[in-house]
Amino acid sequence: MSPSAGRRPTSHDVARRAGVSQPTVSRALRDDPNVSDETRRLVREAAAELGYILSQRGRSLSTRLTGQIGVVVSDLANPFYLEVLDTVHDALARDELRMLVLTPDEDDDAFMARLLDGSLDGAILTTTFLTSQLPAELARRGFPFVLLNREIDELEGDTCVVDSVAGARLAASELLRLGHREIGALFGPMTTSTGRDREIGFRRELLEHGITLEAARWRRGAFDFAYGHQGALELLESAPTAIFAANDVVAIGAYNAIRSRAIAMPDDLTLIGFDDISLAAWNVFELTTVRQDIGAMVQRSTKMLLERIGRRDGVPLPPRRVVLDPTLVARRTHGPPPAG
Amino acid sequence: MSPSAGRRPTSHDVARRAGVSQPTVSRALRDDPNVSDETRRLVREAAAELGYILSQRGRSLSTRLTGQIGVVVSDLANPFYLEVLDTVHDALARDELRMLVLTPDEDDDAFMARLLDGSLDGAILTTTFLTSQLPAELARRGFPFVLLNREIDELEGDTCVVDSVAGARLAASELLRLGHREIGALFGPMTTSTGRDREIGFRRELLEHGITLEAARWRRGAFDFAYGHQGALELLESAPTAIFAANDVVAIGAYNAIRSRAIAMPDDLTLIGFDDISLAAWNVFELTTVRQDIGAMVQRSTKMLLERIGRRDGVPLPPRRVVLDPTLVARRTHGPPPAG
DNA sequence: CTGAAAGCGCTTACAG
DNA sequence: CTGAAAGCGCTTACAG
Repeated sequence: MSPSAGRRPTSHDVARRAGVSQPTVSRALRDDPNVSDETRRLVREAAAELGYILSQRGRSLSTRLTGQIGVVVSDLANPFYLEVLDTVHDALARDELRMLVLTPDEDDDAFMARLLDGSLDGAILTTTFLTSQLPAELARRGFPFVLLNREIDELEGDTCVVDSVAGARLAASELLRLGHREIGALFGPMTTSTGRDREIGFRRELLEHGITLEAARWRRGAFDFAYGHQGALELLESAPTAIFAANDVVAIGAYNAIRSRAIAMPDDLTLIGFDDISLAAWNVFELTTVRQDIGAMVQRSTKMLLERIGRRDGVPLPPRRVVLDPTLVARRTHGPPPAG
Repeated sequence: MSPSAGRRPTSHDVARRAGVSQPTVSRALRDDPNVSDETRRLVREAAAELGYILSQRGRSLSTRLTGQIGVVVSDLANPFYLEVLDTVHDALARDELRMLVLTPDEDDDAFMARLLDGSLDGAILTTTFLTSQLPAELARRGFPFVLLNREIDELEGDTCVVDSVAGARLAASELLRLGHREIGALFGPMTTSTGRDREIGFRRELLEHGITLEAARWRRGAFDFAYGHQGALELLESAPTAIFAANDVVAIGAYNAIRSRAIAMPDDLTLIGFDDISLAAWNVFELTTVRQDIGAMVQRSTKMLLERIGRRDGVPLPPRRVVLDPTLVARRTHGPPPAG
């Protein structure tokens, strides 16, 4: 009567022990209202005695749902994505969903297969390139997903971003207000919406005040520490009075380079980043930056995703685009340009 | 003949299209040698035409394997674990395994159920407490797991750690060599093997040279930035000439506090951390620290785990314990005590 | 080399 | 309220 040693008990074992049928066990443990209190009690008791744990493998084959959400991140060494993962994990856990972390394959088709192999109910895409065909293909196949912090033009899918153009304008207008005219910029990759839009916003705000960036005073590069470090060293050659970095990781790379040259911030040089990752607030940095509310972005994104998963067999929801407002966080790396 | 619109094709659809049986499709796509080249070609063709993707849900119910490994981390905001996750992810990806990130529940039984519900082939436990009953219980149930960077006394399971006692002695002996006698320490939690063993090693090395820590000069606390910051401020009251921090996150918290007091490192104060996370090497810090080779730890851990998973239905492997050697990374926060 | 049958462990109509 | 039957989509002996 008891399950053979070494084998995990199944609902059949519980059924036998409780003297009911296997489907009744399934119903009782899911608190199906169509089960008498007495039966429910009996089943729960038997399950507890056997140490029964419901098999997600069996369940998911039947329900076509795994309770697993993929989070696609290409840059796992980036502290920004650590904060994203941390926040996403907690948001999913609240709905008893589990987080699977995926890195894109070199081969788009292989990666697509990993997303569509039935182990995921949906996915959160965080590092998508503007030219990626993947989201459109996922949408075509009806796979639930949401783009977080990145967008793709004319995509038929859900997106949640902070307004990068507006955020970069905020930074530029602060520099102008302080009186900076010799301005430098470390822009991000044009292959990403964040890189592109922050550059667009920054340049536009300057242009509306009659300022264009000198060639020696701007660069484009990856969203990483090394680019910020190297880029800043290059920009310093042309002695700008302020530098805007496309994100905080780049800004902190720049910060390190600037410090290594014994240049004082903000007295000799102003530095403004973007994101407001937790490092930015540390006293060694006290980085002035444009804040993206990661918590809000994650909440809105997961909400949209879960709604879409809920409708997956019904009438599909229209694509939605949520745009959140950035704010300027004034810390201690910005100030007026040095006199003279 | 073609699958109805909106439904994903299954191996049955492929079989019908290729004119073979469903099991033959299964064999052909798995490159079973018992399939003729012609049949294999036919099946592959049909699969490609239909855009067939093998369902992991069906597969895993049958094979009792999901290809998913759980990584248990309680402190997802900690940069050390970002590096662990990044490294684990890549190590698993090499074996086509996927990484599920889990945070322990408040309730041990509930968490156990999440590990044992059949969605994982095994787990890597990274933040286990010394008193946790979980690993012993997992071992008892034959669930494959490995402890990474933490140990539990007399555990019947696999473990991979860096020798914390030896590492802390390395730090202490460097301080002594430099001539420090007024020594402070920010130890980690006694509830963890890393916290406990680094404290043991550090104290032991000092003791063997006739030095004990004054009560005002040491603290115990969590492995986080805030403790490092606050703890350092407290230690500074008693003017030590050197501070050892139980890990780099604590050390960097301390660094920030020390800098906020305008105390120069290493001229006025020496600071040594533990771990060698990537932040430690940044020029703003240049933190001298005891290096743990995360890459090696992850390689050895995953190797042991995969071997154990491979044996899961056969003769179980004996528990193994791999201990790696720490090394001192000399950067720019250590030096002799200030004269006078 | 290939197919028919059984089974992995659940859930979900369908009867009663 | 409960059970018998079918099915989710694979893999794996077992025949032939």
